[in-house]
Amino acid sequence: MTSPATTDDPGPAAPGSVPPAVPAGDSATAPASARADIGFTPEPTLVHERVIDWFEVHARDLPWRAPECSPWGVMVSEVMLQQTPVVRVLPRWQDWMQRWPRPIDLAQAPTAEVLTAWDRLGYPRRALRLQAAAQAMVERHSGEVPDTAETLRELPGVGEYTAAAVACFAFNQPEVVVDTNIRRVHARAFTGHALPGKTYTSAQRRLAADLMPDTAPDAGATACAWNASAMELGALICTARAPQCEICPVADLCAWRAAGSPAPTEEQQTRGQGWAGTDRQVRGAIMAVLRTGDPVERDQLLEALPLPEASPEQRSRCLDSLIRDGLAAQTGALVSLPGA
DNA sequence: AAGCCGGGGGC
DNA sequence: GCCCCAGGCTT
Repeated sequence: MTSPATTDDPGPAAPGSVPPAVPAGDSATAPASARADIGFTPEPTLVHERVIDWFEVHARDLPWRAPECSPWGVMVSEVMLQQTPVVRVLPRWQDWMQRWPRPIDLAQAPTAEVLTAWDRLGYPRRALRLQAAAQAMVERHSGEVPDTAETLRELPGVGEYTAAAVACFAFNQPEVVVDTNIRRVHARAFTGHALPGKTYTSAQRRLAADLMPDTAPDAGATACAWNASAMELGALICTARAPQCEICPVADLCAWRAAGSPAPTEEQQTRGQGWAGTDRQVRGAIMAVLRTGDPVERDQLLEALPLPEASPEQRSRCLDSLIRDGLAAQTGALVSLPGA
């Protein structure tokens, strides 16, 4: 099919009509641009075309991208994919959709089963919020996934990204979807930076909005194609660690490449959170025990954690915080998943 | 704006 | 061992 990205462009995107890519090291005149503070930025329309065409050939065959996938399936995938890589989500998503194919099915499930099915995807509060969202959909939306970003945003666990992604990918709404992959693609291709930095700034939000293809005839489909394509490019080619510029469809248009692929600045480093010794590690260890099944005595549970470094105070504090979060429950001395 | 919240795989 | 991953929520 023809790319709708250029249907509003009267002039054909002939090579000569577009500012030529600047080969690294070429000090020739680079077109000035209001879009970034560097000497060269690519023509967005050309990037749209290239990246969308690349996507149509190289996109991964993910089940939540199938035409027959329900909005609920899309929403489940988006929540599971919050900070969890695709390869780990795939099997959990399959099980989940088989077991709870509609929002109402999850809404009525015992919370203990929901947390067990979440398995080790991490951040189990997401599972709790997804069930709460399902219950809200039953109560407020006749058991249907809302079809606008604004309404989706009101659901538990649905932030700016997820609301836009579900509205776009499930309902073809022309929302501006910005995830970590897209931020990085924008930073490199258009801003000329190695990495986008830790915080999502208003300038980045503005850039993302400016970059959306404006196509009157089929705005939803084109916006969705661009969002999905840019995301996939960031996931497969324009990766954080070792980008594969050799096979990138917009390597010759990339502002970062044109600038000589400078290394990330101090400001752009992301600095990890640390893991060993944290409450997150201890909470995770407790949840791993509780997921295995039967209620256990509190003292026995806390002593048996495979974390020699964790103090009794930390173990106790973490269990209490899990109970407070609704991820665990205690009756007398017995601790279990909630509702188990 | 910064900190917290899991867990595993890649390098 | 460090870094990253289709973020969200609280302070």
